Amino acid sequence: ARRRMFPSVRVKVKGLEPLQQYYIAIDVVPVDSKRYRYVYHSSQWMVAGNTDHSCITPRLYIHPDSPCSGETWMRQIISFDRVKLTNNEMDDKGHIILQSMHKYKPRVHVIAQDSRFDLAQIQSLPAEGVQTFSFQETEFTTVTAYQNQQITKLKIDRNPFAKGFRDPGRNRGVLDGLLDSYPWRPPLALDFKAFGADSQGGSSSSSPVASSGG
Amino acid sequence: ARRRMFPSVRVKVKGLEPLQQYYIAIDVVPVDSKRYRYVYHSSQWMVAGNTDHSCITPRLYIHPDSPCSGETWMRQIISFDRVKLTNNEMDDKGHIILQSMHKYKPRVHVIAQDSRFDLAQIQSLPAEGVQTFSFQETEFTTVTAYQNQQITKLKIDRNPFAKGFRDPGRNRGVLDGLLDSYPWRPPLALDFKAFGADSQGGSSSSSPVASSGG
DNA sequence: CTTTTAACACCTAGGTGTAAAATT
DNA sequence: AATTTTACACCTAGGTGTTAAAAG
Repeated sequence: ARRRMFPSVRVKVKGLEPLQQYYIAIDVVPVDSKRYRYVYHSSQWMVAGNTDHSCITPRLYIHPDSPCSGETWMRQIISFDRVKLTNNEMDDKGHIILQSMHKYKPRVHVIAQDSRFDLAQIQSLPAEGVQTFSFQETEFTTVTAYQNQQITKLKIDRNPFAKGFRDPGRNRGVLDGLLDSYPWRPPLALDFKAFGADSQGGSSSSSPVASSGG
Repeated sequence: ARRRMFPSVRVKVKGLEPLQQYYIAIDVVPVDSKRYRYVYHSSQWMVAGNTDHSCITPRLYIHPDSPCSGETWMRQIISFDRVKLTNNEMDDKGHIILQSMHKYKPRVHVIAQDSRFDLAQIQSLPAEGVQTFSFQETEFTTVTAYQNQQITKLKIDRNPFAKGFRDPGRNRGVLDGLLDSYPWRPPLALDFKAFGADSQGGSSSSSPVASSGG
């Protein structure tokens, strides 16, 4: 079981050295060590147990345009729409491994290319020359089956591959407007297959090098 | 106009250092400075003019598995089935640029990763640490429309994307057997779209590091 | 009972040779 | 007349939510 992340993480980056080469990568880290279950009648996620994430090193997905000059990175919206998530802990395809029914948050890493290290095939983050950004509003809960019908509706309306399930006469989902507002994304609805949306929109730092949305 | 190369170049490699990292790349170089035309009644290509290739540096297609350890490269057949050819000299997608109605030969380069150079985005070959191999039997003539019906038949029978044109009752093409014989490939039938097959099968050196076929 | 898996119809995305049209 | 371009039907390859079955 492996699915793309949708909606995908998209960022803009500022303040890079135009001629310096950078790798840009994404990983996904646990928000806490809790397991969750969705309570339908109250439409929210409740703590349902504990998990130990401490011995797991998250996998890194390197943006396929890497390496690339700062100038080029800053000129475009950087989209991670090919990232794949899996719940298979034995995965050998390099996909990002997550546990279902847990909360996660994506992180974006800007890595200056440094001739001292071989960054051609990064498996783990270098000790220096890395700037990491994450955004509260991209937090999400993983599931293998949708718990929240609004999320299902958003996916069907927004994901081109789900076009076959669209109802032409239906109104847009209640969360759809959030996808249009700049710069904030909706509470991200991601997972192997889909997932709940219990997170709250957050605020960014005053002058980040990376900003979400676009 | 851009098409994949078909049949694709496939090689096996021996004699690498198991733990050393290598890039493997392909490019396509002119066989001569002649322009050709196909004479139908004699079923062969004839010289039809001259061309100056001397100021053109061929583009390099880096195998998507690069960089990779010698051990891993030697364990698999290395296939360049995603290489794309174009006749558009203004191409900005990095595809290999060729002129129609000319003879070409693919070259395979094995490039040892060297921390002294930044090989992460190779645009041209390094001065040292490169071994280059080419095979007489992979020579081909570029066209924009098929000149030889046997080539058309081979493509339809062998290329999965041309399945819609297959005639289930028809015998296999006369060139098909060559695709099955090891280690030699048929006179390669490539081009933007397809092309003639006037080349002769050749012999390999006694103990090459790379061998064609598979 | 909750959660996961697998087969499925329905899509997007893109690689074929064909044949007619356009170009040279 | 020779060569190239374009629109096309037909295919491969793979990303959707759905649903029923399986697993826990």
